[in-house]
Amino acid sequence: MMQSRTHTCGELRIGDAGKQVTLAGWLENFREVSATLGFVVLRDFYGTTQIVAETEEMMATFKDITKESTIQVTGTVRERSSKNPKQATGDIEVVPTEVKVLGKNIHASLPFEINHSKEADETARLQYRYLDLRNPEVKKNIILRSQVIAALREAMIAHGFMEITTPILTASSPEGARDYLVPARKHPGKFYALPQAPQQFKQLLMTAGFDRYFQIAPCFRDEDARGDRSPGEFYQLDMEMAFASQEDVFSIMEDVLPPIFAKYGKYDRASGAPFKRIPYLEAMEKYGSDKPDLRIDLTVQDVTGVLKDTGFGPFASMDENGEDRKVVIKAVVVSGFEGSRKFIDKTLADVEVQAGDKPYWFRVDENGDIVGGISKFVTPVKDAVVSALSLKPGDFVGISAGKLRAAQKTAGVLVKTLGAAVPGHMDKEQYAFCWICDFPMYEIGEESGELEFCHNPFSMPNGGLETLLKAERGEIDPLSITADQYDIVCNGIELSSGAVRNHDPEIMVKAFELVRLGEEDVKSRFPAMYNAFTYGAPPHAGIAPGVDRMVMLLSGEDSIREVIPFPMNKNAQDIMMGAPSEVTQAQLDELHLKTTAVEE
RNA sequence: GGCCCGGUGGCUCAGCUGGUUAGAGCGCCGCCCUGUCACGGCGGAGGUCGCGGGUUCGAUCCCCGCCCGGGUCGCCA
Repeated sequence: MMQSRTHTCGELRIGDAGKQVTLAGWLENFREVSATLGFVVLRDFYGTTQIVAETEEMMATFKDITKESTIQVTGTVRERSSKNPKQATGDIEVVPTEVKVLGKNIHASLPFEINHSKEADETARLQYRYLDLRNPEVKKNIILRSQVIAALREAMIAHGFMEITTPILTASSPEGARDYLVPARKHPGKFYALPQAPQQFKQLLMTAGFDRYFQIAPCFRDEDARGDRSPGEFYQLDMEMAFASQEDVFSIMEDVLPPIFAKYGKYDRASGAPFKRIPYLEAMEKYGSDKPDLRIDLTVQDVTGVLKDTGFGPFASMDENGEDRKVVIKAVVVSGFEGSRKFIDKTLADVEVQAGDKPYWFRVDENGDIVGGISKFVTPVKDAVVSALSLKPGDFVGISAGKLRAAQKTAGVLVKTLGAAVPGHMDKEQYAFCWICDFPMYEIGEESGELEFCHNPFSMPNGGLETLLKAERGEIDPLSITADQYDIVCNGIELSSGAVRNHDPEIMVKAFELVRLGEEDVKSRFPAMYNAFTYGAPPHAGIAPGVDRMVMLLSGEDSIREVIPFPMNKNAQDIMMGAPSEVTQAQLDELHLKTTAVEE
């Protein structure tokens, strides 16, 4: 039997002219020019090749084949009389002697046109994902994903890390996101859970003496989707290292990520080591965000002192009852501003939608006068404002006011929105990384009004046991305790949190006691880890950057579904496979599950 | 769960202040075309305008409810 192909559709060149070849692929298009001349575009994974039909018989053969059927073509390579420089194989064509249909497309019209599938309705794309992925534009993101994952593996292994897989069926974790549960057939009434992250397993691997672990790890969380968050499942480059500090983790990531971003990304520039380190509180104060976009040169300044009580209602420091409103006022100065009034209104409306709070503004005109927006209230304190913000003619000032957190958030949205919209304030064509570090260990819960863990209880408090004891004795404010915890941020997108872990059971218990929990809570919530740490654990630290997010940044796509081979829709359904689906009564019985008809 | 936007031939979309027979491009079918490559030309088929109710002489259009999709907030240790 003849082999199915001698070459791919992407490789024949002028030097191959005269060769007998066999190609196989999808019939992408058939251009009929006359009764005895037509051109077939044959497409496979590697590219496209033109097949020319020059006889009535060959015309009839191709006319009978539905587009998108798979065919095998045997023939001779020939130099084209009119070449196509836009096509890699554009110098040649294949004159067929034999054409065979391998897999017939029986559908006269497709749900969408393959080469324009990105414009089609997303439900149709996901339902016919195997057709959507035939589009080279769609396929290229999945190829990129594969290459990036391969490069990450290679780099991690080169740095002495070992990939170890961890269980998919495990125990439900009491904290964090909603779990996906799997009924246990052999244990009526009990459930496995899919891991939200391999967090506890990787810490147990450290305790077991594996020095440097990593894994391209699937993670499962039953939370709602976003444009940049896939529902249900996603992948992390999960890593952990023993006898390691925060600096050790930083230097590995600073070594591994920039070359991969520069090589595979749409921009060829990426931050070099060391990345800028910004303490959490400084980030909130200076950028109004714990995920600043360092490609933007704008920053936030505090103007509470000069602008409060200027008569503008939202800036008032006291309410009508004389109570302190705890208002702070933040300013973002944009130099060289030439935008129109319409541009200002539209941009600030965007800010209001995103921040949920109204921003204010004024400008400094060419004479140095304060004009526009809230200028009426600012002009009386002009000298103080000009001096506080070093204002010059041509400056635009965006203002936010409110309680600290809200004012910072609005100012942060002003920075990102104005930075992107006003020319000259964003050096866009690069990957700008930074570390956000020194996160607070505790915060006052918005609902409870009491002290709670700020992020997660696994992080080592800065200063260890001694610091916690001081807080317990009331010598320091527990809110001032920071954790050895960090986020890695790229272009304003949080790729991951990480931390130096708390490997000391005594410190762990003390950390829990400060939030009115204790040893029993630690033991019941994290039994394996607590026990393991009582047998001698190494200090360890790690991080887990999201793979899907990284590929999204590299590809420049706005939707995470574009970088996932078979994504679910926003409602966590796989339309193509029909998941989730009903199951048989026999399956339910075997799992000891009662059906509960959902009453709508 | 809240808010915003959308749902019109297979696909993408237009459709005015509510008014005859709901249009265009792509795709599909037929005919023509000897070098196309987003081939071109001529002709044709194809629509419960998401579903239900209301207002009206008359609803794709206005109102109410619901369904579906996307975005966003909540949520995501």
